[in-house]
Amino acid sequence: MGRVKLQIKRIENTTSRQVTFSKRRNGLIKKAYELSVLCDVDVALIMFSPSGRLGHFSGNKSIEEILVRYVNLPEHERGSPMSTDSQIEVLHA
Amino acid sequence: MGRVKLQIKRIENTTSRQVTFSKRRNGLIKKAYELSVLCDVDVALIMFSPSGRLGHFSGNKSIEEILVRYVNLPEHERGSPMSTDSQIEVLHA
DNA sequence: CGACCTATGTATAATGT
DNA sequence: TACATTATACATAGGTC
Repeated sequence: MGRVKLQIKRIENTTSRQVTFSKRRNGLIKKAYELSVLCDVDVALIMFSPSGRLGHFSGNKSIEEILVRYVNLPEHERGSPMSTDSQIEVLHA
Repeated sequence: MGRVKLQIKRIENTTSRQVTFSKRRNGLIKKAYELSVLCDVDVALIMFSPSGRLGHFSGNKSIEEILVRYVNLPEHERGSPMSTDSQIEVLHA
């Protein structure tokens, strides 16, 4: 968006990179919030920047709660949409 | 966006909610990816849906690595942008 | 269910204050 | 250095296949 099309690669200018980080971090958090409300989803978002900034978001539940839930998933269930009834059972357990 | 402006509240129609989830999940992951590349940031994103879907994203590092880093932060350092030098020192330690 | 289409609302890059 | 503005690229609601 913006005045010019932006290539998706590391922004070399430090000031520009931090300004862009601030803006996009806010946008990403807003989107995460909207998704969590619209679709009744638990979302956890964590960002670490090498330039010394941290940002995170989560909906109703605490980030910790969501992280624990994720970590407790068997490995093969991480990372792809669930579809079978049995998988859904497990997810809801 | 879209043809109609959407209020930010839970979408009651199940089908619509799942369709919106699919679309916005993809959009959110794309944004997270762009942020991680443009700003050289580690991002972890986890989504749990009550309707039985799971989605996640992380950049170079594994989600687990980022989660561990987050969990190991002292409580008072979680949750807001870092600004003072001393805080940045701690974050980089 | 996901992929594509298109009108329209949003996010945001560059710029101004 | 942060905040406001503006032009423009992007995301997406609703619909079709």
